[in-house]
Amino acid sequence: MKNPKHIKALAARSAEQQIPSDHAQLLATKWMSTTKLAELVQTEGLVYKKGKFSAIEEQQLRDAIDKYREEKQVTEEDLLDIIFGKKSKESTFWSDITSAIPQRPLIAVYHHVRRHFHPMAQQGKWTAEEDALLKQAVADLGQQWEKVSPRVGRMSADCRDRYRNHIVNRDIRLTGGWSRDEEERLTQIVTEMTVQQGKNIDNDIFWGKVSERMGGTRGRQQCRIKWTDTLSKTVKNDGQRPRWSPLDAFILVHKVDSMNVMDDTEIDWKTLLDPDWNLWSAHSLQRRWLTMKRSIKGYENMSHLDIMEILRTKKAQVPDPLGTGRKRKDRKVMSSEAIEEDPGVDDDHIDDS
DNA sequence: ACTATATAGCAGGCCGGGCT
DNA sequence: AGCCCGGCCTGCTATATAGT
Repeated sequence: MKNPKHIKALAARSAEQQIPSDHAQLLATKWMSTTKLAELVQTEGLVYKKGKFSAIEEQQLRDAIDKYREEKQVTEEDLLDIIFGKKSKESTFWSDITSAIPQRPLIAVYHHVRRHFHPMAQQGKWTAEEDALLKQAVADLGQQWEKVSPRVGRMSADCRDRYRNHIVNRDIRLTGGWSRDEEERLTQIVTEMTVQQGKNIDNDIFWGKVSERMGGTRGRQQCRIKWTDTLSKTVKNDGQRPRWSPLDAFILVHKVDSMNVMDDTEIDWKTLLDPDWNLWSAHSLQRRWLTMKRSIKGYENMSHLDIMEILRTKKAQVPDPLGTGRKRKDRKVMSSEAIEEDPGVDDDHIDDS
């Protein structure tokens, strides 16, 4: 409903191109658990898509649902019955709509649609009253989210998230800036839990545990964001905070370009990470991309390709990599100085045949 | 020095996957 | 089907920086 026209066009085009195959058939018709899927990946090289649904996929889903409703003459209420009721198993609804989205397993589409079409979905900010209702409901019922949900008027999953992220430890939770001491403790805890145990400092962190070890005064998300946005960069840069440079922007544009996607919601930002350019987290790169994109006038109605085209020319020059022209005398170390020559051309990415 | 713009830092809603 | 978990994504605001 809210997608711009160019997304709709892409969704339609991609639907036409779809090639039926054994695997596609399998994904769209069999209710396979994640374990089963993993097994098939091993045994017969099944490929399937994970992660957030892209704008194109969501459009394909909406189109498929509209088509189903039209063909079967299904009313609004009937549709909700099909999605949430018991008779869903008899209809071909789930298989039909899954077929419209290449490489997504049935179960993933099922979960996605059930969340999106839920009558209590996406209500925005929680009020103090809702928080109180939630707290009381959990006190009465325990963490049985399906029973808690109707008492609060929010989806079970949302109640659970709100509870664990904001209700638990609320009385001791700190907000606002981190003290020097907190920062050091967090760094200490993270390094202890990862490198000192031979694990990856960027991937193998259990934030719930970290929060616990911070004494519950900072939540798991606070810890995670603090680490990925600030502390990890500083640690990797020998204690100095790196600065985003024009060269970094240049590299980012070319990396995004090399992904060869039709829309930026298709990008898995983790795959942009590069050992030679490792100061920036996937999260910060994505945010950089967003701000770059928004700096273009009228970007809302432009396709990804149009935006790429403009950014490519705008950032075409490697802008004075050593920053000799800069005024500040004690210039902080630039994040990407490690990269010597020809940083943007970057033909070492995944070769697309 | 004054103002416009960019960025850092943070909060929190929202999501998908895996297990039972 | 329900539960738990790790993580993604975006908006807001105070502050820093660039432009005049």
